[in-house]
Amino acid sequence: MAMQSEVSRPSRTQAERRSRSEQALLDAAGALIAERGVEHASLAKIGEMAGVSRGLASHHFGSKDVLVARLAQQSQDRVLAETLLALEHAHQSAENLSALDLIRTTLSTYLELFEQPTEADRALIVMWGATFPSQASIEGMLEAEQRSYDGWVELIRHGRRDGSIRDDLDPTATAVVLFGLMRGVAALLLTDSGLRDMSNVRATCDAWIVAALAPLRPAMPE
Amino acid sequence: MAMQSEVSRPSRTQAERRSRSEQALLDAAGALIAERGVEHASLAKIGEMAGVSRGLASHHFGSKDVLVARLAQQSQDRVLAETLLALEHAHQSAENLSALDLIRTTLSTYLELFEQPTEADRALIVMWGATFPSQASIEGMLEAEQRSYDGWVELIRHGRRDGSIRDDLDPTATAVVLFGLMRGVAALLLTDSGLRDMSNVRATCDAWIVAALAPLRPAMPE
Amino acid sequence: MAMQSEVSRPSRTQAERRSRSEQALLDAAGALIAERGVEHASLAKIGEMAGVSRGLASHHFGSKDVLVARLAQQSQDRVLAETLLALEHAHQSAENLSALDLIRTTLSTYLELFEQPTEADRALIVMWGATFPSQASIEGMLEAEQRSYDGWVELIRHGRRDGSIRDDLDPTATAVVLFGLMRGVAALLLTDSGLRDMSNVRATCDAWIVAALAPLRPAMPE
Amino acid sequence: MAMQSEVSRPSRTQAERRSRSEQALLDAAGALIAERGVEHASLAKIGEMAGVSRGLASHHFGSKDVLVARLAQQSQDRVLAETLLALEHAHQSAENLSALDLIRTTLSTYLELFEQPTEADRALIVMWGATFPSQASIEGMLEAEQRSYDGWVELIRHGRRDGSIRDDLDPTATAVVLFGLMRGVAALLLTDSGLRDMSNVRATCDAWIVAALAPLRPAMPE
DNA sequence: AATGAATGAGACTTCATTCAT
DNA sequence: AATGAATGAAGTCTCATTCAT
Repeated sequence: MAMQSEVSRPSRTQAERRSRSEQALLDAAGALIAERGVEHASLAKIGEMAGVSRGLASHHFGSKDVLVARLAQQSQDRVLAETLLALEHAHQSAENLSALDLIRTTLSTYLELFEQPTEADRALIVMWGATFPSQASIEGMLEAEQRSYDGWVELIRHGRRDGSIRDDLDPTATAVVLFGLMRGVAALLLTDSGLRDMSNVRATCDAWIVAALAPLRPAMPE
Repeated sequence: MAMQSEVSRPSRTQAERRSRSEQALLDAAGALIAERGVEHASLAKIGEMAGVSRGLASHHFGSKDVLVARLAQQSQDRVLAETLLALEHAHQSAENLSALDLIRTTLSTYLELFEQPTEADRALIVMWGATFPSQASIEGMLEAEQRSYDGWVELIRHGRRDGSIRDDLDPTATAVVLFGLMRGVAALLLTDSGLRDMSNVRATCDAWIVAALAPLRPAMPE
Repeated sequence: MAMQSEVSRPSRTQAERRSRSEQALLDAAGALIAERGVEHASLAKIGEMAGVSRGLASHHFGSKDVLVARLAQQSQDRVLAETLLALEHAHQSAENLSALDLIRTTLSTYLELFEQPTEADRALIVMWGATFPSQASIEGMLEAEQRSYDGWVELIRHGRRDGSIRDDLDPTATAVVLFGLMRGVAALLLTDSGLRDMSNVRATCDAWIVAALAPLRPAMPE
Repeated sequence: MAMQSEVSRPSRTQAERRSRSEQALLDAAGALIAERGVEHASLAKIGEMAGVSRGLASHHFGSKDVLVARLAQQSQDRVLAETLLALEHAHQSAENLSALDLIRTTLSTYLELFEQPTEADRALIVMWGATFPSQASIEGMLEAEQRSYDGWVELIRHGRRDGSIRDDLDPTATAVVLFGLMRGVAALLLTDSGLRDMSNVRATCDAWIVAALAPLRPAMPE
């Protein structure tokens, strides 16, 4: 009785218990993967850190691969959501922005995330790095990457229509470069922990994008 | 002369045998790491692929970590050497190039490498990806990255002096962006194997660099 | 009448629900044991196949061993009942048969069962095979085997009295041979699935029994 | 030093060490499988009983399945060899025997084996029992069974030619019955440990075979 | 009566490393 | 210098069982 009413009432329904365990496992997995990498984050440690038993991770997710895939999915969803939220805070609505401004703000927000990355943020890049071997592929990670990439392509096409992006650019190639820049710089921010001028990096990226994407004259008319 | 007689001599020196075994092990390690990642490339498989015994890798290198560190060093040296070689082939001498052209050619050469990457090329990116976790570090990998980065900073400073690069840019931040772009796009080239317009990506990168780094007026006169 | 109203009544008695769940569990257990063996038939899968929850098997039977023991009992009872039923169908009454004919018909019916075995039939042989290790014993399996064996001994003694079986035979040894033949051939019918002449096997068995058990003169008069 | 010269000099060559470990593992596996069954004989226990490390079994054989398959093969080979040896002891040469006498002696020797079975003998029947589930198959066990069965078929055909076996019998069906009788009775000898008249069983089997296979007149002419 | 989340022991397997040869 | 047999720790996964709901 005392225990029940003590700190936080133990979860009532089975569904609640399950989702709590699941989220605790995902959080712990993110933290350990960020710290040690996918391979060195053992299910036993993940369970321990999540405050559950050793075998629960396998029990719920079926396999480590599925757990990692779920984490990858969730991480990408979270970053996307955070980016959109930051976008809304910065401007009243994303509707009013030109495609170029949308790209600039998105990238800027993304990089800002990695200036003081949480463990979950770092885990995302770590899992990206784990997709580099030709065979090893984190199920679902590459698919999410592809969707993200497709979004960039579409955004660039939109920019060409609304006049905020030069029309002599190849949308697909430009998306690859944008995407690579974003991921690569984020990764460097994580590894070069001694780097000082984080804000400068962000500003520099922004200037690059403007220089590369904006129409020559209309972009800086006055 | 000496080499000729060594070739014809049936039994080589022990030092030579040793270095041959070591190189075979390093090559095999690169291939397997590119294929499966650092953790899943086992010393037994590496030895088998190298045509030597199971225990030789430990015997020579002392531990797997040392082997991987040696491979990382060698891979970076090799890529650097190949880039410089390609640079010399392209132009009579690197001396005549402006810093900006040097940067453009270097990046272009680097990306060309990853359009049809060898296993050794891929291994380099895989090992880079393995440095993303906060704890895990491939001994020597980050140091070589730092040296490479320092080279970029110096090159940009040089470009500011010779007038090929705008003088309002922060050299360190610009180097981070350049470096991130290079690594990120290379990684994408590896993972998005279905991507078609490789050459377009390279050209797009080149255009970005010019747009971002070149002085406004002289670079694109009307 | 009672059954009719039970069917139409939406909520059954708890005892009925219980026995239905139990039978569903036993059926599912038989199917899975026939397919994978006793060890690889997990309670979770059994519950799933039975359309009940994961924990119900433990809840009702107390342990997996008890469930398997119950299944063994039920399977042997069922096969015995089916054999007797087939026997009655074949002849108006088992009373009129000589002991030898009873034996012949029983064995024939038994083998006919294994020419197109249901999963439950196979499960019985699988559980028989699981009794071969010296320690491992399916509770109740060996006891039922013993009862069955005792029945054969008695039947042979009866045959000696009614003159249908030669009187120079050792009833216990003969029963072992009969029993071994029956089980062994049934097992072979299950494993050698490619075997063609099933009916020939049954006829051959029948001829063997006659040749081995029937008195020399009366059985085959010239 | 003392240890080296003490009982049996530790194996000199690597190959010798390996084959000793391997045989020790197979022996231990046989003993444990006979005692507990295939599933409950864990590799850890097998290693312990063999006096080697926990992981060696997997290391040498690659998997438990392979170990069991090797054991099955070896066991069948051994039983066959023992049978042939006993056959030679009993008669000067197998050449002089009629096919029927060959069958009789073989079966008799086989059953004699199971009157006081070694653990290895029991293991063979246990592994046979493990092949009853439809999916689980001990790799190589069924193949060896098939070969053995084919041998019986051929032997029966031979008996029809040399006149020692009746010519109205279907060789394949007869082989199935013979084979089933042999396996089934052996299995019963193992499980019905309380059974007394083992020798009687053997004699009864022999009488059955003669009654079932021998020509009616020529077999008992006087 | 029934569910299903959670446990934790135990199984198989992989692997870097050691060491006798 | 080189081999490869052997070790033993660590990892993932399975599963009967327990228990709160």
